[in-house]
Amino acid sequence: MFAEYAIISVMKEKTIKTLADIAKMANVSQSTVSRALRNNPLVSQKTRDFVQQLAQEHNFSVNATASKLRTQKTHTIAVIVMFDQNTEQSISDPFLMKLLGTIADELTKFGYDMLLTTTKTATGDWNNYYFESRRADGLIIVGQGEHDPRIEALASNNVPFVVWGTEFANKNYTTIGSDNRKGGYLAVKHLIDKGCKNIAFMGDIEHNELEQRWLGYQDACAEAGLELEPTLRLKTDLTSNDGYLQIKNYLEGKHPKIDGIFAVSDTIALGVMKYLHEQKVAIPEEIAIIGFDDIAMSAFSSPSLTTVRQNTTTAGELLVSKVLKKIENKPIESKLLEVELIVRQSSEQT
Amino acid sequence: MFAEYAIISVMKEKTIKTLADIAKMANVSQSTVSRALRNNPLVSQKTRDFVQQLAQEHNFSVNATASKLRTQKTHTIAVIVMFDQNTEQSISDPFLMKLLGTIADELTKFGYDMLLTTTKTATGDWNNYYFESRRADGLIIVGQGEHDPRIEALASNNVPFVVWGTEFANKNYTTIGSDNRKGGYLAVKHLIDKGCKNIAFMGDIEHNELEQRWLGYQDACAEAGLELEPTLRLKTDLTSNDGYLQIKNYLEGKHPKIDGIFAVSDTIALGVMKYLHEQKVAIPEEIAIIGFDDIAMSAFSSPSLTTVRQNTTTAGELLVSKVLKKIENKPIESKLLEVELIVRQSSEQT
DNA sequence: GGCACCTTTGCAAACGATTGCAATATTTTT
DNA sequence: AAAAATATTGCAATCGTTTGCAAAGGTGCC
Repeated sequence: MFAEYAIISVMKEKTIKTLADIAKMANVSQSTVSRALRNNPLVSQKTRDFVQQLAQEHNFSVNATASKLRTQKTHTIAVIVMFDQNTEQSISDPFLMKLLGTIADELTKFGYDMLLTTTKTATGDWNNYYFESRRADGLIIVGQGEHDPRIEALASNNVPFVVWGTEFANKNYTTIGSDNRKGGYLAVKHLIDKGCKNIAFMGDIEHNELEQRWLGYQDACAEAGLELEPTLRLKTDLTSNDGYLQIKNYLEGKHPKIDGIFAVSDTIALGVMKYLHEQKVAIPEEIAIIGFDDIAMSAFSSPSLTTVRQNTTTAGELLVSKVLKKIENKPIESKLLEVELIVRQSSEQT
Repeated sequence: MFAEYAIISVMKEKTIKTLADIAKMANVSQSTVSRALRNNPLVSQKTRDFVQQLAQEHNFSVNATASKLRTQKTHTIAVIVMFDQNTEQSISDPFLMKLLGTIADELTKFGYDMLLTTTKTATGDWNNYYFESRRADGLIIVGQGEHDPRIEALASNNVPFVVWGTEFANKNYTTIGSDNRKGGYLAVKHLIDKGCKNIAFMGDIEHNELEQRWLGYQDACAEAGLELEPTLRLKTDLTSNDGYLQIKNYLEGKHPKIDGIFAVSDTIALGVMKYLHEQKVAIPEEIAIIGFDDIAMSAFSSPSLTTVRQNTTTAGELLVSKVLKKIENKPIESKLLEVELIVRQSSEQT
């Protein structure tokens, strides 16, 4: 008997699920409830308080789906994380994750939800899946990627979106990204200042951002009057593992001597250091090394890793604020973010 | 003139946005279009093909919001990542990120979208925000957390959800988690086997999962007849930074000597190793060290880090499959996952 | 040809909120 | 005290799908 009562009471509670239910209880119209819950000044303070309290008591939440349908706004941003299909670089790439975290925080700050997808699994047609189908009001695309036709498709479909990456000459969309060329320049100039003469570049210049860092490398070399030695560029995926392998291959083979390494990411650099350790190569005395990103780990390696810091906080803030502006149809511009050289032990003898 | 035509044509294209539009073009009813696009066998193959092609040509996607409203299913799972408010442990915690990646992949495999939130910014009322308001069909909660009242609230509200973490005695919800106690046991037993007699435990046993690892520590000690020395437990946050600081404090102060360290996470362990390096303490000769998680970096530290691997892949798969089952109202059970000892240099003299 | 029986299609009612406009209550002004 | 102005409320249409049910179109059988 008691059990039955309990069930009935639960069921009753479960039926209170729509504005209309609350309206009936409050003896006002549905519209009034709707307005009251949104704090619309059209309804008197008294009714507002009353309705809000009633809703709270009954644990009522407005159905977001219905609201979205009616208002034609989802208050959701789809964040697409692109990864290279071939490498093992996974969603755990520390730099991207940090960025993702900032974006998440920033979006919630503006009352937006975040729909997350990784490219590996995403459908090919972002425009249709996310925008046309009204799953999201806008898109943020991150990931150190190569030129992706899907992005072009978005641009031509008039979807509000911003990209984390490099600015292109003939871009027709908005890009937020670090000043990679300057970063590369700073890194290599630093090594040169420390006396390095033969500096390896480790990274894959097929990626647009990394190509910029390569250009920065060249800038610094040119400035110092160092000649460009093509064999010093080692194509390397963005993983510690590949960093380890590539430097191993290089040093084991018959190649020009090197006294410095610019790795395009800290993860690569840490892999490289692993190998150098194994081979008892002194860092930085024999080979100095510098990374890129300033991931959390870099301060805790031994020796700690000199690197070029990307400003993830500003990055996240800008990505979000720009895409929201774009949604409001305001004009937005691409932006290059400053980078900062962080000198640690891997390039500086103590 | 030409420009005007162009604009008009664009506008025209933009008006094709609903089933009704397609229906008109195809000269069939809305219902037929709806069925055709979902490949419903009720409509003839011919019409299906025709309508589908028409839709594709016009770049039409069904409005997901309307569909959700009508079907009362969102095909979305909210993933809530909890972080300790006090520590700096951020969304970039490598282990959680790895887990998140698996969850993301797994969800898309089942055609579900993933709504991501971090606790720091999330509203307090998960039930209302995500479930009652129909933003998601179910929830997955991850994060090495302390006992959280919000989880209890979910359970009593009959929301479909699963938690990554520890199973409790009086749990009334489903939990997927590693066998932390066994992991702790394996770790410490390993150190003991290697000859360690005074093993520090670094972690915060306020966290349920970590408490289990602490119990495992005790199991191993008891088995080996080692007496439990309370001062050997160093309360440490899940960051490299705190690992560094805590071991520094300990070793600088007047404390019992130690010859082994069990850190509850690899990030802590890496911070610890940093300090030991600085102090020229030989690893593992003077102090052996073992971590937990097996994050990517652990294989690339010097020395490489012995650790207890958590199976993120299975974890992600289970979390997803269980929550989906729960949504279908099928009964689900908690599950403890096997862990694996990964022996590397930090505990094994070469 | 008439009848029963499948296939295919279309009608129209939901799903649950929001909102322009009209209607009613309340206050202010004269 | 009536008129005008303002503050509150409610009506009803709408957002774009999905789906039970009824209707129409086809086929085969006697």
